[in-house]
Amino acid sequence: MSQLELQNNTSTERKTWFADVILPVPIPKMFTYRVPMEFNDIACIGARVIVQFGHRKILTGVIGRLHETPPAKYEAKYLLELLDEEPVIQPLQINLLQWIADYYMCTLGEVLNMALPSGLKLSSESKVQLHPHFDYYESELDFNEKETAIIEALLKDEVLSYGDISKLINQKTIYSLIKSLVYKGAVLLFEEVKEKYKPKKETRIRLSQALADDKKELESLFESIEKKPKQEAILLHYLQEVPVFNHPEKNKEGIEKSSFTQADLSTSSLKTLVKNGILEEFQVIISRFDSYDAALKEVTLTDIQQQAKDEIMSSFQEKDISLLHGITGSGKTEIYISLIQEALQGESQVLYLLPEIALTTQIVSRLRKIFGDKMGVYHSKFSDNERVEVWKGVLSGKYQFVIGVRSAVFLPFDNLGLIIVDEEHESSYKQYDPAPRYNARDVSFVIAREHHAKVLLGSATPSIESQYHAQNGKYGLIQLNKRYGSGELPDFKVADMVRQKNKKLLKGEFSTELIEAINQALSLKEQVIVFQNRRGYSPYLMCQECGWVPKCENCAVSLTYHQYKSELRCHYCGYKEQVPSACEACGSTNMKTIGFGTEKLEEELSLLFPDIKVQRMDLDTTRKKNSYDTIIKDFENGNIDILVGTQMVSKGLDFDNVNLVGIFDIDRMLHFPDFRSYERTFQLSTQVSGRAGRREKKGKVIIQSRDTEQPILSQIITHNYNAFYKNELAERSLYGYPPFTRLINVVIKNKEAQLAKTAAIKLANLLKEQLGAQRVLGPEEPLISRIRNEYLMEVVIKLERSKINLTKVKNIIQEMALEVLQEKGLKTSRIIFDVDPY
DNA sequence: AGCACGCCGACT
DNA sequence: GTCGGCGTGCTC
Repeated sequence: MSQLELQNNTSTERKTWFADVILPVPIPKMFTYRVPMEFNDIACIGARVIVQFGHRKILTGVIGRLHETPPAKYEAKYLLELLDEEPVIQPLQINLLQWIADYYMCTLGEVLNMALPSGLKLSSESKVQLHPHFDYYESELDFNEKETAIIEALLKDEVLSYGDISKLINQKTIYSLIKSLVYKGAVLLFEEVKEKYKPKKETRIRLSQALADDKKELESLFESIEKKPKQEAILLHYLQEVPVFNHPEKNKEGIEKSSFTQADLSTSSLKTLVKNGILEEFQVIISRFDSYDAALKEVTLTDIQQQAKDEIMSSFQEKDISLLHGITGSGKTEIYISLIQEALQGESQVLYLLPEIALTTQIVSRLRKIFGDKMGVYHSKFSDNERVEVWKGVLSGKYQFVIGVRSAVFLPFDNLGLIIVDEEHESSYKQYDPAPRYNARDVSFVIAREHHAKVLLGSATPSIESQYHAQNGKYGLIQLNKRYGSGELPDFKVADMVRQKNKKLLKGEFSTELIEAINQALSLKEQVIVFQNRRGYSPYLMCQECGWVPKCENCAVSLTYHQYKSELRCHYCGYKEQVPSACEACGSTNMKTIGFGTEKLEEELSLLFPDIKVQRMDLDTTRKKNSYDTIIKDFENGNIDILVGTQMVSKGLDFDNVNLVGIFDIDRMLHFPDFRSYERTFQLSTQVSGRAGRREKKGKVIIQSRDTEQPILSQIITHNYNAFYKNELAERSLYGYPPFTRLINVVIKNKEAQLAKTAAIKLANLLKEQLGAQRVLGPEEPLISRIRNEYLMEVVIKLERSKINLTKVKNIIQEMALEVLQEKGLKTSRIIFDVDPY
C-alpha cells in the first residue's frame, strides 16, 4: 500500500454508525446497536442482523434505521453479524410495519415476526459443550452427582442443549448448575445459530470439459471403454441427451444425475467414471416450483365485462380504491386478469389477494396458464422453504405478480401498481390471533398509498362498510349485475322446520323438501352440496338423565363430539379426551349427541341414501396438503354424489353438475351473538347458493329454518342485496356499530377469574374517565369466559368516525392499560387489543 | 415474550 | 440446606 493511500485511510474521519434494530420481541421499541467498522459501508435498512439480546439470547432482527447518535443512557452493544448485503425487506416496508404496529396497537416486533417467513428468521439455542482444555479423567476437581452426569453425557454426545440437560437430570432450572460447571472450567456455553432456509439443490452430471472440447479424445475414450459395457452405456446415455459432438457448449449444463438411475444404469459404474475424471458431478440451485410457459394469452371480455373494466379504469382516475360489486358468476375473474395484464405491461407489480379457502388449485392453475413463471403463489400450505423462495422471487423481480392469502401483504414489493382484494368481505382477511390483529384488506389501502397503487375490492356481497364507503363516494363503485352466459339465479325454497317437526315429517333433521330434492337430483345423476357451518359430529354430548354436558377442562365451552376418532375435542384449545361411556355426574349410560355437525350430517345422509357416496369437506378432512384437491377432484369426476361441508364449499369452486344446494341450519348462523351475524349469514348463504346451477340449468336452493318469516330470508331468496344493505345499515346506525363507529376490543386475561375482573373494572373506569362513559362498554364476561385456563374479560371501545383523533385515543388507551398493569397484584394480567374486530 | 434474580415455603 | 414457585424488572 502506498504512503498516500495509507494516509487517506487513517486520516479519513470514519463515522460511527448505530443501527436501530427491530427485534421479534413484544417490546414497543427498536434496540440500538453499534455497527462494527467492517460493516460500515454495507449495512443497510432492511438487512437482517444477528445481535446479542439479554444475557443468553441471540436474535435475528432487521435494521429499521441507521444514524450516528449514540444512546445517552447506555453503551450500545455491537451487531454480531450482518446477514444481508441487500435488504430482505424493502425500506418502504419499515414504514408499513410501523403503521401496522401503531394502528393495530401491537409492537413492531410482533409485526416483523408475522411479516418475515419463518425461513428467513434464524433460530438460536444455547448449547453446552465440554471445554476443549478440560480433561475429565485428569481433573482434580470435585463434581457432584449431577455435574458428573452432565459431563459424562457430554463425553458421549459432545453438544447438549439446555432442554437436553434439563431432561437428563430431571430438573427444571439448571442455570446455576451450568454456571458452576463453566466456573470450574469444565464446559463452554455457545450459541448455535441456524439458517433455516436451504436452497434446493440438484446433482447433475456432465462430461469433463476437456473431453467435450476435443472430439479425438472422446473418440479414443469410446474405443478404450468398449470392454466395459456398463460404463459405455452410461456415456451413450449422456451423449443421447447432450449432443456433445456437434454442440460442445451444451455440455456445461449437463443432465440430472437421477436420469441415469431412472434409465436403470449402474450407479457404481457412474461413480467410477466420475472418479476417473471422465464425467464430473456438480450441483446447481434449483427452484422448488415447477416451471411453466408464460403463454401470455389475451382474455376476451364480454361487452358487459369490458364495460365494467372501463368503468374501473375511469374510476381509478379519481379514486385510489374501487369496489367491484358483481354477483356470483358474473365473470369478475376475467376482468381481474385483464387488469393484471395491463398493470404488468406497465412494468408495475400486482398483488392479488384471496381468502384462504378461495385460493384453490382451480384458480391458480387457470392463472398459471396465463401468467406462467411471472406469477408467484403465497399460501399457508406452502413449506417455509417455498415461502422464502416466493419472498426472494419478489425481491429479485422474478415474480412481478403474486396471488396470495392474507400474509402476502408483507411481501417485499417495491413497485406495486395494483392490488386486488377478492371476496373483500371475507372475515379471514382479519387475523384474530396472535398479534398483529390486522386486516389485510385495510392494510392493502396503506400499501397502495405508499406505492401510489390502486386497490380493487371485489365481492358478490360486499361488506357493509365497503359498500357504505362506495355509496358515499369514498371508493369508486362498479356494479356487475348480469350472470355470465345464460346462468340464472337459482330457485329458493324455505323448509319450515317447526311445521315439519310438529307433523313428524322430519327424517333426523332433514325436511321432506330437502330429501325429495336430493332424491330427484340423484335420479338425474346430478350432484348435491349440503352446507352446515359447523364441523365435528355434534356440538356437545348430554346425559339424558341429569343433563350433564362434558366440558373442556381448560376452557368454558362444551366439548365437540368427533365420531370418526371417537373423541371429544375443544375447538378453542385443542384439548381432546375419550368419549365417556357413562355420565360422570350420575353414572347413567344414556348419553346423547345434541346438535348437528358436518360429520353427523355425513353419517345421516349415508344412512338415508345408502347407495350413494357422501363426502365431507371441512377443516378436519382437509388438514393434509393435498386432501382438499383430492376431494375437489373426486367431486368433479363424479365419484362423490353429495358433498357435505362447512364454508369451505362456498368459495371459488365451479361444478357443472351441481344443481341443488341445501342450507342445513340457517338459524344457527343468524342467531350468533355478534353484530355481524346477519351480514355473515347473507354473505355465506348467497355464496353457497351460487354453487347451484352454473350452466344452462336453473339451480335450486333449499334453506331449512325454524322461522320462515324473518325478513332476511326473503332478502337472501330474492338476492336483494340492496334491501339487505339498507336494513342492516339502519340497524348499525341505530346501535352505533361500524361503519358508523370504529370498535376496539380490549380483552383482559388472567389465570385468576377475580384478578381479570378487577383489572377489567379498573381499566374500564379509567377509560370512561378519559374517553367519556358513552364510548366505553363493559367490562363484560365474553361468550367464552375461559380459554386455555385463562379467564377473560372484555371492554369494548366505540369511537365515532368523525372528530376523533385516533392516534391520540389509542395512546390514551395504551397508557391506561399500562397504568392498570402497574397496580400491585394486577401485573399478572395481560391486556390485548383488537382494533376493528371481525 | 423470555429470562434472571430474589424471596419464600416445602421437603429429602 | 436446596428446589421450585412466584413476583418483579430488564432487555440496546
